[in-house]
Amino acid sequence: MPELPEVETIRHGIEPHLLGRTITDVAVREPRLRWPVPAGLSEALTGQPVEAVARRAKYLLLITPAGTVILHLGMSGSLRVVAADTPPQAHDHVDLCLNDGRALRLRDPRRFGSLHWTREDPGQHQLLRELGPEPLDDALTGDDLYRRSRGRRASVKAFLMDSRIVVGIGNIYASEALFEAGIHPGRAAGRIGPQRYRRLVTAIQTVLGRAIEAGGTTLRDFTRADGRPGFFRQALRVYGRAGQPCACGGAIRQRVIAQRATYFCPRCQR
DNA sequence: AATCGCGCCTGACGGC
DNA sequence: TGCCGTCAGGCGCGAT
Repeated sequence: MPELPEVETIRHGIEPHLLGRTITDVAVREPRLRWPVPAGLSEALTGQPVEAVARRAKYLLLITPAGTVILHLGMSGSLRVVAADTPPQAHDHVDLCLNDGRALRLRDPRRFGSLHWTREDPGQHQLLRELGPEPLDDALTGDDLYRRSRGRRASVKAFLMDSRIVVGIGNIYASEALFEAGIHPGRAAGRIGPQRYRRLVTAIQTVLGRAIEAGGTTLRDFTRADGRPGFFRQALRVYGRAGQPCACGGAIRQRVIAQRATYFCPRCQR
C-alpha cells in the first residue's frame, strides 16, 4: 500500500519518462475508481506537455499548462511506463499516452485510488486544501505536534495518521516511527511531552528518509514504475513482526490500535 | 471540535 | 480440490 515513501519512489521513477513529453491521448477503460474519472480528459489533456511531476502527501501531481492531474493510488494502485501498444491487463484502468510511443498506465485492482483533473491551483483543490505539513519539510516541528495534540485523548498513532496533522504516514510507517521514537502507539496523543514529540519528528524523518532510499516497502503488490519491488521491508523493525524478538530481547506484539493492526515492543515503547 | 464507524473493492488465505 | 467467509487497508464522510 503506497504511503509517502512509495509514492515518492513512484514519482521519482516516472518523472524522467514524463518531463517534457506531450500527452497525445487519454484512454479510460474503467472510470469507476473511488470517484468517477472525469469525462473529457482526453480533450483537456491532448497536446499538453508535462511540465512537472510533483507530490503532495500521497497524491501525485502531473502538471501541465492547462491544468493538473491529481492521482491517488489508494491501496493497490500502481503506475507503469509501457509501450502504448502493450495490451492492457485486468485492472489497467487508465492510459496517458505520450508522444514517444509510450504510455503511463494506471492499474488499481481494488479501485480505492482516484484521478482528478483541475485547471486551478491544485493546492486549492478540495482534497489538498486541508492537508497538514509534509513530514520531510522543516515545516513540521515537534513543538507543532505538541501544541496540536493538547487535549487529544485518541492514540498518538491515530494522531500521526490524521492527514490534517501531518501527511503521508500510513499504517506501516506509523508503527515504525513510534518504535524508533520509543513511544507506545496506544498512548493518548495529549499525554506526550514536547521533548518526546521532537524525538518523534526526528524518528519520522529518519524512517521515511531511509524508506525512500530503499525504494519503499513491498509487502505484496507495490512495485516501482519499472516493475522492481522496494527493499525497505527487510529494514522494518516491528511492522509484520508479531512474536519475533525485538533488539532488546523482548517480543514484538500486535494489537489493533486506531482500527488497524499495530506493531510495537512493549519494553522499548512507553 | 474530536472521534468513531462505515463503505468502497479485490485478492489472499484459512477452514471445512 | 474447491467453495466460501473473512480480512486487509486509505481515507472521506456522516453520525455522535
